[in-house]
Amino acid sequence: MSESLASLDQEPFRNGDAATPIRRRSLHDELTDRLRHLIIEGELSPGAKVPEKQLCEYFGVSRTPLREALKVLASEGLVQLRPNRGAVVSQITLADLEETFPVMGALEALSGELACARISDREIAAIREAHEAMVAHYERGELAPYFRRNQEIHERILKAAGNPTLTSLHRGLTGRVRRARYMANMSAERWARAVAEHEEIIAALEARDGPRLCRILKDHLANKFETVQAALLGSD
Amino acid sequence: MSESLASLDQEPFRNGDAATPIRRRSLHDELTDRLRHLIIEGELSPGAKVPEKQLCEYFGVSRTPLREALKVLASEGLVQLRPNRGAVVSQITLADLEETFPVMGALEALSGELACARISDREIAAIREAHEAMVAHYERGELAPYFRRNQEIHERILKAAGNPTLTSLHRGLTGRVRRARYMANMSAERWARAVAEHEEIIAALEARDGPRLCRILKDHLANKFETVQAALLGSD
DNA sequence: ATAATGCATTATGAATGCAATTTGGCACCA
DNA sequence: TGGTGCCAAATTGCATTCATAATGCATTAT
Repeated sequence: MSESLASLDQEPFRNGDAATPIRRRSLHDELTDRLRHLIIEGELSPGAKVPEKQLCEYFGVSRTPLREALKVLASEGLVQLRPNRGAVVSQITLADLEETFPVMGALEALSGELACARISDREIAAIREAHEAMVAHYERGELAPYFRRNQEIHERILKAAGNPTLTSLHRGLTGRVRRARYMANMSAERWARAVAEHEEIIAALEARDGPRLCRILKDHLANKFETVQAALLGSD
Repeated sequence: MSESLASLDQEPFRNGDAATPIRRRSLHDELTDRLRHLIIEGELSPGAKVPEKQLCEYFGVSRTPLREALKVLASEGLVQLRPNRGAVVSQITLADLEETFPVMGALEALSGELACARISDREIAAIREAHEAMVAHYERGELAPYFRRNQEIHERILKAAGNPTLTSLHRGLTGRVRRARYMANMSAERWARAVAEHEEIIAALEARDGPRLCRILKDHLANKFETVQAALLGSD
């Protein structure tokens, strides 16, 4: 058996790129993603009806794949299906947030713990970099970029945890909650506190202190909820 | 205005039963449940193809609602959809379990913590009762009833936590792993340990010691995973 | 004028039809 | 013997169609 044939047994192509499976997506899959974005990004406002016909025209598809996508989104909790009366974008109530945040807290706490055990120095450095960029945005009072960096840090920790199930559940909850863009009116005091907590997060991560990061993240999410609550009640 | 008409203003019917709203379920919803059960209970074995046509005949429905149900089950992770090649019941690997159990542990830990803060004496008593029944089954070596009671206890704690989001995520994970009916060959030693841990769970619950119950449940799940792993590796 | 009723319109749920893709089998060839 | 190409059958993805329920509007009765 020749050298080249031997290599074929293991790996059909030398060129890694060409070996990438051709990604063919079905319509319903694509539609699910598009619709999810429309909802999460608020293009379809909460409580609004989701008229099948209009969406079909908008996307240029028939109702079948669209309806399949709606079923999936309903199972994710992004829309509600009312039998014979169509779908509505589900509204998020304070009560919903109140039950979602502890769960996200538990998931993030776990992500921190797992991440500490597996994360590379390189990835820690990347997170610190994002952290410092975030702090810079904080100092300049740039909310949107701050928010993005914040998000990035949590996502990187989640990724470092190396647990797709965990990531997927977290992503689902984030999607449900993100539509409430509450952070907009975060008080100076709460903002400062959030940044301070992030300092601690980085410190625990660099020390690879799983239990500590676990605790910090859980508290961090609890505080986040209080911030949101205060903002929604308009009393902060 | 006569007596009967006056009552109509408030409540159209005297007969409470007849006034019950008619529950109408759509086909896809019903199908989703049925299929989910078929999969979780192992009637459709992992790795098996799910031929649309046969299932349609079996359920006596057309392909449209069935396909909608499959999309939902795919988003729950119970089946995998391969474009143009149909659905297969997803197989659970040891690696899957390895990543699922910590997440379930985090969720159960949270459920314990929340439950301690909200649970009624009455519900604690019910759980203790289930616990004692479970211990009785353990002493008689009755595995299946033991397993059921075990399940019941965890479900009751989850319910006592009063967090539907948490319950729903947990249920999803349970569904994915339940198919591996590994407990069958649990060693005497591990079984004893599990029972001992349950004693601690009840104690913490009765003391309403949230943090402690949190810790116990997390460890309990970690041990459960080790048991499963040992069973799957056939080395225990 | 108001409220209730019946009808027409519209939207939704499910079934069917059709094109595209995959699968399995068979012949053919190296 | 093993690999390749081709064709038929089966399966899948999506569009279309049909049936049923909901909605809006005009009409009617009070």
